[in-house]
Amino acid sequence: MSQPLSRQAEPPLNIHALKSCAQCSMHQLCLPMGLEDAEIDRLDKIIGRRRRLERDERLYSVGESFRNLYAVRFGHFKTYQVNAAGEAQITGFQMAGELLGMDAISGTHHCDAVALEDSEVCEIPFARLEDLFGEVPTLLRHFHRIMSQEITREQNVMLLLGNMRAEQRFAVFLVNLSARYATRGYAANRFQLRMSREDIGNYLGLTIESISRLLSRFKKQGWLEVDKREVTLLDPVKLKALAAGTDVCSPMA
Amino acid sequence: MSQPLSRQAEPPLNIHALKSCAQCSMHQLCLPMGLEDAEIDRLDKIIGRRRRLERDERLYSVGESFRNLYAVRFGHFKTYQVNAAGEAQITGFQMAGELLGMDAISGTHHCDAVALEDSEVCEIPFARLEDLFGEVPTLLRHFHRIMSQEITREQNVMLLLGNMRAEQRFAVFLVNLSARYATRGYAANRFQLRMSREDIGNYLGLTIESISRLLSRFKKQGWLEVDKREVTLLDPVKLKALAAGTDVCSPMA
DNA sequence: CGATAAATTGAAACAGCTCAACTGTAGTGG
DNA sequence: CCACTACAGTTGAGCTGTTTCAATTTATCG
Repeated sequence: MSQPLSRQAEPPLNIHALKSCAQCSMHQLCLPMGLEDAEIDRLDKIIGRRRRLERDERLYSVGESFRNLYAVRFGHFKTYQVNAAGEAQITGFQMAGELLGMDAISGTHHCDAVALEDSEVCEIPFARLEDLFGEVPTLLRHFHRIMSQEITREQNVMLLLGNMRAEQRFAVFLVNLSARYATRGYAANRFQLRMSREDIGNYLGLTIESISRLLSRFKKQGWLEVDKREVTLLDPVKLKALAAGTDVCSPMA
Repeated sequence: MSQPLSRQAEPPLNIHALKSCAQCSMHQLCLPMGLEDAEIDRLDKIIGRRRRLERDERLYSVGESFRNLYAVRFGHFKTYQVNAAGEAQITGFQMAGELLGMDAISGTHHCDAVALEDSEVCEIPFARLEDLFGEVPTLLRHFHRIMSQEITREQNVMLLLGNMRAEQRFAVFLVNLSARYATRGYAANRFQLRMSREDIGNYLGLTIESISRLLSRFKKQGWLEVDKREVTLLDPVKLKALAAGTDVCSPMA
């Protein structure tokens, strides 16, 4: 409700400027995946404005009534829940091609979503998407698959938080980011961490100090390089083994 | 008083004989929620057999291809994920009126579901449900709400596992069970734990010993009574405060 | 350039785990 | 019905991975 309305009127003017899903580099990953050209056009017609957000700007907050889903066009987001005592838990980091807001279909938003850097999303009015479901069954089926995958993703995080040690959690985190960047055509073994150490720690159920120590230790073991927020995975095989738990977890020392 | 006896006494005795959603005591909570009588009938027609499972019997396993959703008619289930190293993480406990299998819509099952006691489910062939979605928009809308709520539920577990202490986790667990039984018309403050201490510990990211100690300590504080698996909440207000985190968490001592 | 925030590192504390012994409970067969 | 076994749960003692607290160092930004 209380969103700054000043900036959003101007149309995007730079290289990111695209008008349709068909032209978007993410359409193989995003909602239009697997649709015929004609169907993509129909989807295109219902998509609202492309909304720009700057770093730390909020896309939606807890309690806001649900109206739109959002597809990340570029940039990164974090979503987090806040409990009664005011403590937050980051529930996910979202990047280009990923969908935000599925937890809100029940009526109101149950978490906050914040841009980690200057980002852009496609606003997808859910009521119109529902109309389209009736006409484009492929779209509905794919939407269900996406929601189902989100449930599975969260179950994997529960597995991580419920019974992995710090070292394994962090390895899972790195390997997961690596795979997602690879899917998007970026280098698998060299990427920028878009989130702070604090955000990583919060997401993994660890303190910022633990993340810092983990990073130092992994570096000392020769498994990776770190320069500020740029990470280079030097031994991805080892990291994958750690993540899978097939390799033993050594103490924090 | 043996456990099987007290279990049979709780649900209405004729429940096993029901043939339709309209007659099912769970239809206010389950998939048919909010449907017109005529629409419930249509849903009824696509529902497959009612499948009985005995204790420890598996409803589905990881890797099985997806065909049906399942609605719990009576009894209880647990779902769990297994990682590469063979360790399990219980991702939820399901009771009457709740839906199982939504994580599998993406194609194959990503977790195992096992009956905690003799139970019965309604088999819902998803392909036929999809057909019905096109004809009964209310059903589709409600299905989306259910999936969305599942996502939110899991985010709440992430919050629990990510930044709550043992005492608070356990309080959340008890208060949550209490609320769900209350919704189903059972006593809010007196119920059977259908799962072992080990299952509780696994779900909450704690050891069985911790659960045992927590139970003893809560008992000593006068917050609850325990007799084997029967729990009586003596101070639900205090427990809710602990769960919400508005009350301080005392050490395990 | 200085101020402020983010990240690193060390030392000490502690929550929950591991290991181990024990108790109760349910199930089985004589 | 009891003896025996197996398993679930409880309790204690010591250990340890991670947090907490504190002090620096390093980046970021006006």
